[in-house]
Amino acid sequence: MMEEQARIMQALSGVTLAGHSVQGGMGLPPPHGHEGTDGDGRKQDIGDILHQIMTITDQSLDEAQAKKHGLNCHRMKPALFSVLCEIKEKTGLSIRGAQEQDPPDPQLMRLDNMLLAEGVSGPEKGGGSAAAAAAAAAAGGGAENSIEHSDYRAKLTQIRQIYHTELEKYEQACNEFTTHVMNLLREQSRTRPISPKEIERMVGIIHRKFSSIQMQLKQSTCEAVMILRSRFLDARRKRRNFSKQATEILNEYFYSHLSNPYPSEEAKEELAKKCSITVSQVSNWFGNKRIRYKKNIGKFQEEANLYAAKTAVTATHAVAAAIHNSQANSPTTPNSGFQMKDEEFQLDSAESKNSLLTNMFTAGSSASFSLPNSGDMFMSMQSLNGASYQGAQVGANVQSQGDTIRHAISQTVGYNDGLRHPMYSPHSLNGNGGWHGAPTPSSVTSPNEGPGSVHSDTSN
DNA sequence: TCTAATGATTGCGG
DNA sequence: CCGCAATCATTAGA
Repeated sequence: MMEEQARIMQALSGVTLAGHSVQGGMGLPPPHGHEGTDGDGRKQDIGDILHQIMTITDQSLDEAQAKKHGLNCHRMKPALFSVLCEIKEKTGLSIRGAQEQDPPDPQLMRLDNMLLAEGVSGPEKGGGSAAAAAAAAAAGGGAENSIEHSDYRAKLTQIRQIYHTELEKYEQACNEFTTHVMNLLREQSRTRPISPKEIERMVGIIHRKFSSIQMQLKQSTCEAVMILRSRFLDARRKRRNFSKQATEILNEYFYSHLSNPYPSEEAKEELAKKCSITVSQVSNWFGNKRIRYKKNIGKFQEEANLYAAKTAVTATHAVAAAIHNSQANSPTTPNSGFQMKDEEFQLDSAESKNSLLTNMFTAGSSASFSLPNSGDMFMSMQSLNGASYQGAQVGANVQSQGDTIRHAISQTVGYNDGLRHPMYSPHSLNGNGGWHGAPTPSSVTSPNEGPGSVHSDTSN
């Protein structure tokens, strides 16, 4: 911003010079005097006067005042004035009318629009939020107030302040200078003919000069904002892992909606709120999760078990009775997660349920649910099938049978066989490597969810 | 320091 | 605009 200052001074000094040294500059006709003057004495007189006029500003103020007064009272003054008028008449034609109303400069308009959009030149205080909102929108929207975000806002405010103070300075300088020049011209109009139109034109020139300076200011402000913006966007790339709690919540949702892990907009919002992340971060997370899960289901088995168990725990605690009812009430219920849970829990006696669950919860290394080799099994099956799971996919089924573990391996090709463990097997993945378009709403209120679901996405 | 995990971005297709 | 797939870039754990 110091450069601006320098630029201004430069420009100012240029104009100032022109203003002070009347000859030549500012589009005023140079007083090349001796035309139509015959008498030698007169010629001499006029020459003197001209000389005095031209050197008037070289002298001190008092002197100049005195001289001016002298000139004004000079006997030849009216004659000189008329001569000047005549000259002006002849040369003044070259002064085109000040019609050149500045046509809206597209460049300037662009800058203005940009500054307005960035909230720099908008309404004073509230303006910042416009840019903040824009930035937030770029970052995914929502009321996310990350550190970077507030930092961004602070910097933007700083830029805005500088911009406004500079702009104000320029305007003030412009006004001051305009009045100064106008006074000068008015003063001089006593000794030489100056039409109001000329003054107007003068003012126009000055204003144009200043507006070009302003444009430079706007340009550099825009640059600053752009740099800030890009830095801000870059900073977003510097990721930070989500909190453990957040990943937990997301995983819970994912595995309990494994049949259709596509949270609705509302669900995303809810999850975002719960995890204190943005909606687009939720979307990112689910995008990454889906693809990574699909790519290597085996790798996620443990996690799936864990979260399945978790969901089961909460569900069980909430509606222990309902579980039994559900089985009784719906004998035709197909391979729903809940039924599976029922089976699981029923296999274990009521009293051992708790210990089983806690074991599942803590490490998954309990005898009855450890699935010690399920992952491996899965892996090997996967490798048998090739790296890609496309086309044919393998689901590992591990079910308790009495107090032993029964391992059932099912190969699912685009459909469910009902034998897999519904909690964590990819029963909804189709042969194309995508989730079947399960009826979206049902997934939200899927049987997995259960009446006692931890997820409130159904309630909202 | 190497590697796996992971959040973010990009390019493409619908 | 959304999701997928590939990829980038950083983080965290060994």
